[in-house]
Amino acid sequence: MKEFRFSIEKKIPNSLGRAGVISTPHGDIKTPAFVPVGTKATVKGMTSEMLTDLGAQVVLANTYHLYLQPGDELIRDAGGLHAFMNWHKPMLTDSGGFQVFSLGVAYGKGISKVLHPADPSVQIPERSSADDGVPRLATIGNDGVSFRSHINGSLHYITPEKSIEIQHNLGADIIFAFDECTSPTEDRRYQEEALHRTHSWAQRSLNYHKSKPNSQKQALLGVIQGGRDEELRKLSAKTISEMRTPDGEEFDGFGIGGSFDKEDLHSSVRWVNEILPEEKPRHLLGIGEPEDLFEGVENGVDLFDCVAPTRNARTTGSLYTKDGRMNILNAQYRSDFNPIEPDCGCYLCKNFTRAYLAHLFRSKEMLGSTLASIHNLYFIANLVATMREKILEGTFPEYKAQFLARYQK
RNA sequence: GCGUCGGUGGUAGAGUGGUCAAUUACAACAGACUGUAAAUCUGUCGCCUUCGGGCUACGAAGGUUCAAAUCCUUCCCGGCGCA
Repeated sequence: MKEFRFSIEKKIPNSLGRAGVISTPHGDIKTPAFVPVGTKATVKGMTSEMLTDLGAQVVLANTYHLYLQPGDELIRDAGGLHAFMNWHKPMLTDSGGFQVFSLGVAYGKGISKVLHPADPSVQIPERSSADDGVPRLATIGNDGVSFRSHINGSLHYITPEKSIEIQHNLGADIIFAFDECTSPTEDRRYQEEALHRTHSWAQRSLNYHKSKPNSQKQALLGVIQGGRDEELRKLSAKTISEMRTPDGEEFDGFGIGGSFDKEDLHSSVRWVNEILPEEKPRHLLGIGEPEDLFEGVENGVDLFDCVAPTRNARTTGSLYTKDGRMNILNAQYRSDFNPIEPDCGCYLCKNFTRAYLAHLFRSKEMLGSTLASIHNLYFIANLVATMREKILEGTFPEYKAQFLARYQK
């Protein structure tokens, strides 16, 4: 496609990492880059101006949620997502594949994007006990997925073609093939079955997309799955990167999906990126803690999206600092008149104290969520932007070691 | 002044002889969160403890009873009504 381009500026020696630029119809993204998540056509609590000011280059919205509410056709009629939400920079939409997981097997079980097996509160589901008493909102068939709306219980059927059609109506610059995100607790046999399904859905997504005029202005990324299994991950990377339409058209880039064990995350990314063609961009879906960003960048990831910075900020007052995360609701901050971080350049740190933010959270004032989100997004955006600079300077490994030594102490 | 209803843990408010250290909510304190079922969820929440239990508590002081937040007496305080 014409308007979508990726170029590499510089690589990290002896690793897969690189700094580059993705060009889209709504402007360039300097990579590596962090993508704030605006699920329902809004990064919660933030205006476009705030996002721009804190350094966001691009946002990601969610196909499934917008399909349910307000409806993708309404957004099409509004002139597309860019016009609807007044964000005129690059934009991505998710495919709905993650909701196959979060509203399906993971529903009601406390399982999320990254499992911490040491945590006894996490219930590991057994594949065999499909009937575990917890109702699911998504059930998977080979042709597509049945969803029951979490809003009103209505039934919906989403196929790969339907996902792409919705994403065409939404009109993001970069869209994803419909996939099945599996739990790392699934056995090998199921992972294999699910992977075949994801590949079949990828082919259908690709064929459908490339047959439509929207493929001239929207780039489609194929999603790699395969769980924690090296063989399946590599198979998936090979299959998706070699996939073609009957006319010989291919994916414009790649997404790396899956729910992970913390320790599997980094190796999975490396296995996949060793195989994916270097000249196309890669997006690691749903990952964004600082230590994971370093590993991802070093292993050749160009884009990351993650709800963690905004959700952590908004729902629990957990703020990123160079010394690790702090919770503004801790009693010690009630009368602490220092900024969150003295050397932070964000709007919160330049203008307000810890005591003020603590007050906003304790009194449940909505500005608290907004200010905390500004800080966390700034922190993460700035972190990844700094990684980019260090790649260009040739000092990424030193920066990584120095940052993590302090952050994780 | 008379009558009447009430005074319970940080707050509101259940409980009306033993199963009550006392339902519940809020607040407080700690924790979780990785393509957002998420401005959500979890745990703790009188004091001490060798985790068996011990101690102090339901306005105050007395009393009845094997046993009182719960019954009686007096006092203090508050709401309402009548003077």
